Amino acid sequence: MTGARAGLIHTAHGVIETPVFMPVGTQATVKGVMQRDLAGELDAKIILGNTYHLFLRPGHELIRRMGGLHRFMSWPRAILTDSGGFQVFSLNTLRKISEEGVLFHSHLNGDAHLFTPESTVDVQLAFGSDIAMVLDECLPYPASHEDARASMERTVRWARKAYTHYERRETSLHTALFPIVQGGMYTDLRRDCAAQLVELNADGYAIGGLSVGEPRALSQEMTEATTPLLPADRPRYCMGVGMPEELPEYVARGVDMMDCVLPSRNARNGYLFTTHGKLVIKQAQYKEDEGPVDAHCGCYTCLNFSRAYLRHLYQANEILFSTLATLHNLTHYLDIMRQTRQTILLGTFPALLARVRAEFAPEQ
RNA sequence: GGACGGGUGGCCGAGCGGUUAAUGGCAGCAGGCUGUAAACCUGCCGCUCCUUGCGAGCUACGGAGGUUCGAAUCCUCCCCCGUCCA
Repeated sequence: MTGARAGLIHTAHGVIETPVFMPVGTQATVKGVMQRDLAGELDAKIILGNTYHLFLRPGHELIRRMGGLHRFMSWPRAILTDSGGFQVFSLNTLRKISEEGVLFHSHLNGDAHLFTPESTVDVQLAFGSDIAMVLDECLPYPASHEDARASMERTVRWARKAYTHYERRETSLHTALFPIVQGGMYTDLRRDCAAQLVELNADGYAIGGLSVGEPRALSQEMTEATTPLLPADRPRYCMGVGMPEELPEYVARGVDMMDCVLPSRNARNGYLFTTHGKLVIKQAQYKEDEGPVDAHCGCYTCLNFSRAYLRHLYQANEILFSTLATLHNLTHYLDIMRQTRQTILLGTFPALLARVRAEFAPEQ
């Protein structure tokens, strides 16, 4: 028995079959991939956007005037926008946290902008996001229990404020708002947090603050401690994970949605994911390799191009490399999730999980 | 034929008596990347050896000599390259 489940999420921009992997499109684009391929070849049902980045450029009011984010970027399917909570972590030198919110100094020009639980809801409503995220504090690892508790409690207060504000909204009734469970690497804090957030009766819940440098086993342990406390009839979104072989692990722990920059970023950096593990296409050993990246992959890249050609494109710094590599890596991730869903429906998910564990067991 | 300016590690290019196996950049090689400040970042990058160390030896700044305790750096001759003048 595992906690794996297959479900459906209904949005104004389509039905999403879960478990689902969501490609990251921070600045209203999944880097290197055209929307045509995202919907066609890749058949992604939902992608991410980012509040912090899109607020700074081009600005949420501009996006509203352009008819919303979907229309602006010509993406007819669902969009989930992160709140800027991750930038609290990644841009830690450019921000200051207070009870009121987060004061960011733009990485683009240094301008100060205060992000509050309420303002981030408004910005995401202006985007017309299908799923908006509450402003949270993504805590670095390691953190003391005391710090993690204080941070978690503030995240809960922010979530309540965001929710109160969200429920008074007059526009965009199609936007759902997900709170985010924090609590560092402490199961008691995770449980406390989840218990308090559940009171908001949200349409879905996220688990955040993972993949911030902790051991993999810990991220999974935190997830495992949290999911049972979240309502069974609402989607559960584990933010920012993971490696391909970890996806089934999260699904087994009751996670329905995941996103990660690894497939897209690593693709651009010459690191491809295959059914047999990693393939660093930039390595000299592929210079004259006529084979495809992954013989088991049916993506456009694998069907048409050799490792030698891809390595050449990487070496030559050609734009096409990013596109072909990203297309492949995202196909790999999305295929894993489609296959995972299929096995859940067929009742063979435990076998798939066992197979993945056997193949990717930590060496020695 | 003459006058200048040059020849530096795979390439470009600093250095212009010792702290220089020689700054930088490129190319090359390897590694990292987890709600994207990322088409990015880090390390290695003359050869050999080993007790892998701010280790030892060797070779190296066009060539051959010379000055000097010490030369990529100064001198002499030679060979190339560029620009200009005949």
